[in-house]
Amino acid sequence: MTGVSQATVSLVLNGRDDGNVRIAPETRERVLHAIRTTGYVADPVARRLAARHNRILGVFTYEPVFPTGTGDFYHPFLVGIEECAERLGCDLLLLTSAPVSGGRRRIFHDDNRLRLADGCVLLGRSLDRDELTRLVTEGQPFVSVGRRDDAGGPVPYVGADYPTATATVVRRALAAGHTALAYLGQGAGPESHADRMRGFRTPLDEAGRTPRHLPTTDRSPAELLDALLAAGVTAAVVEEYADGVAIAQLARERGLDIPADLSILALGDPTRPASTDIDFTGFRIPRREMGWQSVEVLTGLLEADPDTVPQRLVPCQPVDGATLAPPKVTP
Amino acid sequence: MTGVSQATVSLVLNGRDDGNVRIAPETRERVLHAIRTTGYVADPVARRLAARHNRILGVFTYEPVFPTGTGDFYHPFLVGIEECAERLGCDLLLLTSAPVSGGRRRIFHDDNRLRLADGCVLLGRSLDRDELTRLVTEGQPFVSVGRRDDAGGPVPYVGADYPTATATVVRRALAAGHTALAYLGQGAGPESHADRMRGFRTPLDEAGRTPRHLPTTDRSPAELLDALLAAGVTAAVVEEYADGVAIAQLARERGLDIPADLSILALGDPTRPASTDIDFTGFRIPRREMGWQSVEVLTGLLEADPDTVPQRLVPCQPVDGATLAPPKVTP
DNA sequence: TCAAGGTGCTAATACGAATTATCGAGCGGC
DNA sequence: GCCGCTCGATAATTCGTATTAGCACCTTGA
Repeated sequence: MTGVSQATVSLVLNGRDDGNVRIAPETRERVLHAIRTTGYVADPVARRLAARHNRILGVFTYEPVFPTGTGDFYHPFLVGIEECAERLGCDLLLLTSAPVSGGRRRIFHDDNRLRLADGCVLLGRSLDRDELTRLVTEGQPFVSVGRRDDAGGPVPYVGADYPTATATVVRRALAAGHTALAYLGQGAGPESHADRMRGFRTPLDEAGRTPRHLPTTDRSPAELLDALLAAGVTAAVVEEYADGVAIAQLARERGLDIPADLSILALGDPTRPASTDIDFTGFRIPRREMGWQSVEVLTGLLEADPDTVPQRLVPCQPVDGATLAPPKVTP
Repeated sequence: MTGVSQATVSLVLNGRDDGNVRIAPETRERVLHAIRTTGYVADPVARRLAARHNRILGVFTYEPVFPTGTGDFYHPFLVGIEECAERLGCDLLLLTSAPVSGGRRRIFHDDNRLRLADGCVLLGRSLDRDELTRLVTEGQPFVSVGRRDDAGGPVPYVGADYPTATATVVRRALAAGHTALAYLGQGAGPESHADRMRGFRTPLDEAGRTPRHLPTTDRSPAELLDALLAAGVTAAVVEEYADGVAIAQLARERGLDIPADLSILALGDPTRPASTDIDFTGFRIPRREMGWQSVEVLTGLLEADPDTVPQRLVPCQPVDGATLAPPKVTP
């Protein structure tokens, strides 16, 4: 079209104009004009093959990116990711093609598309440990949203500071006079659960109180509530928002008053849809902020920016709520 | 390692063993063994470069893809798009970098990344006519979610069958005894509005009733309600769900009964957030299904599949609701 | 013994852009 | 007229894989 070589087009496209390469302004204009009228775009694949980057960030989730459930837990992360990517002029590639095998999506498979993008943001409650290890050892640029334990090396992540947030909530309960607190949930398994449990234990140990633990797996809300009352617990610290909702509703049906008879502290936002009008005391997970920062960290890694801290904990936002009250004085 | 050529490795890797290509079983085994021990994986980037397509589908929206507003209108489309893409093994590229100019996002601009994908799904109430024309004439593979008039040629689309759905609702009203029906809304402009208006007119014309039209632009709910009552309208057919909500609430505040005093029929789901406990009679837009089918059509076009119908109308799902009742007999 | 036909593999090339060494033109200065 | 220099643009190569024509070797049959 312009009677100019492919090399020149490439140079113009990339705005190269340093010491070694010079393009006459007139030629540059001609090429740019042709590009504008034809809508030509450099093939990202070829670009990546030749230059090793294409300004595309992959997003891998272990669940659908656009989930059906209302009030979806992952949505705010994606909002943050999109915002930051847009600001940085990066496009997002949703790695939706990852097939499900063994009950969950897998990153590595026959036709792994991960490397089509410059780097990748990983999203999910718990990431597969083997896959994580492989990513780390292969030196793939990626960031996990949510803290992860080392996996053959330190894992870059942007996580929520659950230990601090949980400890703060528990201290509030202690300050209100509670002495019998119980943790309702797994308290182990995914890092996010273990972190909450640690945050639960610390202030209790400091105060010389016994940390009780009520595992929720395979137990109905009724069983849990019974166990709580039987143990004389006055403040329940629930890992899963939805569990808190179930127990609170049940307690009310039984004529108990929340929080007068039982305080309930929720450790984060609902991960399962749970509708309630109860304003739980606890904290919010800075999801949008985490999404945003994960993209920041990823691009920092890609540019080998020495100032980038590859492991970040973002503080959670405390929620006063209405489910914490001093315990009833039981003689 | 195996003293075998790169071509042979490629052949083994892809399990090619058809008429033209043969690999000795012994050689194949040797290569496979080497692959296993080294953990070699073909570079997906180079693979795509050679294959000349990338199994990436672009998604262009005129609004943010991950919107902050709750109950977002576009979300279900994206759910369907993702589901279908996943099934087909395609990745999605969110074209988030489209800048806003002239008050809206534009597809074509200096740094147009549209062609970066194999094809593209277009989402938005109304697409720019000039841009659409350009897409058609340039022969870009794309599909519009929502019916579009010809733009320099037929536009591939997957739309909702508004004419039929609207006509069905209106016929229900006629069957219930209504004779004075009015269409509240634009009734023109975007194809989706014009289609509704057509569906509104047809059954009224057949029944020999006068189709009335109340444009909503720049008129408050109060003005609209006054106009309705003044004209003796007994059934209002509202284009915009949110308008229906506003009018219904106002009517109730004035002591009117919905639907006894005024029936209200909603032509689709809310495009603006509108909270209400009213169960409107009308229909639902098969958004997820439309998203799904749009990806089907797009891949059909890409594969030049002759069986693919590039223009589809998906039926809407009727909603019985509680805002339609026989009109009061006014002597 | 030689053509015909089959078998197993490789050399060469394409894919589309990025990069680099190099080439040619124009211009002063001597 | 020649050297040296700058400016502009290009030919050639690279990235890693897929594809295809074709080569060398072997077997078979007459």
